[in-house]
Amino acid sequence: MPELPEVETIRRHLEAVLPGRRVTAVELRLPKLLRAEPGRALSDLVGQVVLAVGRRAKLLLLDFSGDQSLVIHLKLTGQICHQTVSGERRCGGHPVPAFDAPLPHKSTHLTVTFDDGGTLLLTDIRQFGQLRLVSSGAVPALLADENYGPDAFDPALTPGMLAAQLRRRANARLKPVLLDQTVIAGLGNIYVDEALYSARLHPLRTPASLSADETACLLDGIRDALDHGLRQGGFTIVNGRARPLDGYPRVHGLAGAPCPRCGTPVVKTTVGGRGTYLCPRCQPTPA
DNA sequence: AACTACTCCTGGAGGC
DNA sequence: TGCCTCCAGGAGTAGT
Repeated sequence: MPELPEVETIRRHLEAVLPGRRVTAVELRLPKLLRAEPGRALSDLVGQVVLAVGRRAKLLLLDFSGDQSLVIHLKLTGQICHQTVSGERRCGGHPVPAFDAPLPHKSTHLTVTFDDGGTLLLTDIRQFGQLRLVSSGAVPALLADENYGPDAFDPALTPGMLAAQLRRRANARLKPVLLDQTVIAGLGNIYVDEALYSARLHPLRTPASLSADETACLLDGIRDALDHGLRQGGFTIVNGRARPLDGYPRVHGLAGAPCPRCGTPVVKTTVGGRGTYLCPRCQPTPA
């Protein structure tokens, strides 16, 4: 499930290879994924040059010459691969199909070809992903409409800022609040579970109940989870089951496994309709 | 304000 | 082996 680290990982790959490249062909095989501004078509990208590869929250932002921007949301199962003419491939996002599987896959919905023979492929098994084609000048307004909170990866985010954001939903349950992109942008189900575990906070705690120290621990936990995710190029979770690498993730997708801190079996429960993993000893249920 | 349920969709896993 | 059901979840929306 692509969250901030998965999107940031692929953004860094693309930033290294795409700027300066000219589009020679675009093929969209699943038209419903695209929402284009009136009068715009993906074919408008042909002949344009990639100017920049950005990210806001879980959105990947591709800026092209000719006042064109492609905004991509990978949702649950989106995957982006860049393949060079010699077949070298870098992938990010959902790990199904496998990153080394033959491409295009039957669920590869978008292929963009560049003047060096490289291709950018968007594959999405569940077809929830979204592509938006807008004028570059419209991107700030598009992002403003989303009303995103501070980026979870922003080093300038302080415990005080996080506390202020959390207070906007002071009496709601902590986990759904952290999943709310207008509170803090970029977290999804996996990283919220990991951050709460790290901070020893039960997902049913409320923001109002958090001490300043607990909020600071939560921010540390968010950063710790994101850092490990980035270092691994994203956590590999397939059908809710984790494949831990170097001990991460520590609880998400690991029901029954021993808590890395105390050995108590990790418990799976549901919070706000989301599968939720926690250590019942390290993260005591609120009264 | 907060919460639940439903929607989009496919494929992997488990039961029998 | 194979059919069936359940489940995964980002995010929007509708209803309580």
